[in-house]
Amino acid sequence: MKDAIASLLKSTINQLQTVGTLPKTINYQLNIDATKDKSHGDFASNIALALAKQAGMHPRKLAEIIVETIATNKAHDIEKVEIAGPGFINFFLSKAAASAIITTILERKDTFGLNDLGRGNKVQVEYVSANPTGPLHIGHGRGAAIGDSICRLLTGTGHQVTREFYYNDAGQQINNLALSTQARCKGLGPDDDSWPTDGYRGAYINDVADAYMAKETIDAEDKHVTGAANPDDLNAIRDFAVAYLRREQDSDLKAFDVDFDIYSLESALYADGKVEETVNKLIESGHTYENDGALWLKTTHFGDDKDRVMRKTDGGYTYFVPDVAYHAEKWSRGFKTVINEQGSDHHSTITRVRAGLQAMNIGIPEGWPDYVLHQMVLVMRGGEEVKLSKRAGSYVTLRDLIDEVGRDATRFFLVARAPSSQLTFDIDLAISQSNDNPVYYIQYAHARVCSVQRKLIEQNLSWTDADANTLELLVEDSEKALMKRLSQYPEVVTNAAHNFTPHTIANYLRELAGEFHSFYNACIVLDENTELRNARISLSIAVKQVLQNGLRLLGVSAPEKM
RNA sequence: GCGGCUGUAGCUCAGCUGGAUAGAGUAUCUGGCUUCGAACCAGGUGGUCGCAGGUUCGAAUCCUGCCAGCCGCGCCA
Repeated sequence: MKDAIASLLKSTINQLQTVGTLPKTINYQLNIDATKDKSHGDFASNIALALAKQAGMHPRKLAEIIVETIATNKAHDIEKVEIAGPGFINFFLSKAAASAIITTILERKDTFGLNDLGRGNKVQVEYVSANPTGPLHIGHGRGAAIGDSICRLLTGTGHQVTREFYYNDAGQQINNLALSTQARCKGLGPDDDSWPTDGYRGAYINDVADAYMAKETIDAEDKHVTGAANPDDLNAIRDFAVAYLRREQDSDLKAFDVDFDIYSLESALYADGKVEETVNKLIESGHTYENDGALWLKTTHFGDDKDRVMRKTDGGYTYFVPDVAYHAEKWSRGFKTVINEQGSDHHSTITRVRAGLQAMNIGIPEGWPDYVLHQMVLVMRGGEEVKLSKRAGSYVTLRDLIDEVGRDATRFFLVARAPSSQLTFDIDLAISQSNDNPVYYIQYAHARVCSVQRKLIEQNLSWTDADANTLELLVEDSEKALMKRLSQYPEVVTNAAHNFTPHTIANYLRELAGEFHSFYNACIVLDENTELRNARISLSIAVKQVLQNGLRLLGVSAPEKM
């Protein structure tokens, strides 16, 4: 509909140029917005305001001319056109045009709102990417909820999405994990003198050690290991601990309904020679130099505030080298779009990774890859902030939240805010007043429609999809508001996918649910008049369908009863 | 000190590719269930959109400066 108005306006402007009312060369961006206030009609354009100066006349005068010209060739979908305020042109849709959206939704069902804008473009999304040194916490949960929803959005807009989880299984942190587990195997605790420096103090390390000593077999998504029960075999302990924690993370992610196509390991980048290859390319490119016994990359050439060490004096590489190798490998796999969803505390790696990729000079565009960074999650419990510390072992795990708050509410809460906003997760509130959680408000609207449908059968009422004429019986304010809202859904999805902002879906669903509840209280769906009943049921089912479609994009269920 | 993000109602947050009278939830106050699910609805109270300039027909939105908070600034990841 918006497109129809746009082309109508465009041809009108062309016509005005031809007759000389408007200059031959003008600059403008055609803007057509859905209105917020129903007295402003359904759509509004600011075109007269934008062109007033170039046309050399007052905005309202220009608007009048435009509206007069439109009147001669407007489509039957538009009932009337008005000028308002400083010079806005407001479009009022005809009844038929407004209610056509219901028919469209009932026809397209679960594909309504989806499109093929991505045209099969290969996109890779990396998210969570937690190192296997402990259970997933609420911050990982936020990344999982956002990352997964972005994947659903991209898939829904025609992209060919690969979901990927990258983890470090080769660095110092893994060494600390192995040493901590070994210490536990030997019966040591964090307070003992010989406890490893920088060891992980959490009680979960004890579980790992017990399982290792009990020769347990671990089957993680990408690891299969049996405990050797030998406290002196550090390599065996390392392999076992990594597999154990990976298995825990897998099960948490599964409970969260989040999955991956590929698990990438840092160790594999070394084993396959990718790291070495990257280093060689960087040296060949001339962007490196030796200093103080280390090899440096001139990242300052690419916008960094200081150069970075690539190879340490002990011969090992710093973490960003395999990171660069990993992303070069993503590029070589043919992903023109790569999105990394990470916590904002890793923000400094962006410059380094991009600098490394530019320095390799292998045709990667500047500003590749994309990043979506989420801010920290502040956890409140008992009215106090819970400090997260992996080493100290104070923790609010994702598993705790799923168990206490529920998957749907947890996912919704974590995905419903803009990633760039800090988020306060009040556990007591989420548990004790869970009925006030917006996700129930949305699910309730869905369940209500289902209930009406059940009632329909109970009362032996016949029902058919309302035809166009019948749908014109929907004339109440609440009904018109709903139809307008429904018609906005495809654009909301497109924008959310384009901007990587799943939270806008959550906002939309809340508004849709709210308008449905208003409608439900204002109008009897199961009216005695068969025609009106059919029209309202059709509207209700269309709402149910869109709620379902939107919730699926967020990974939240749409229950038929609550 | 440098860089990133944030600052909107008592609280939690939308709105930010400029548009008409700045929104929602919660809290608080008043109403609404003999009738399709009251986990709901209708209405009231509540705002210097951090501060100050600038851009323009128009700024919560864009630009500059300042203030405050969070995060990062390692030959850890």
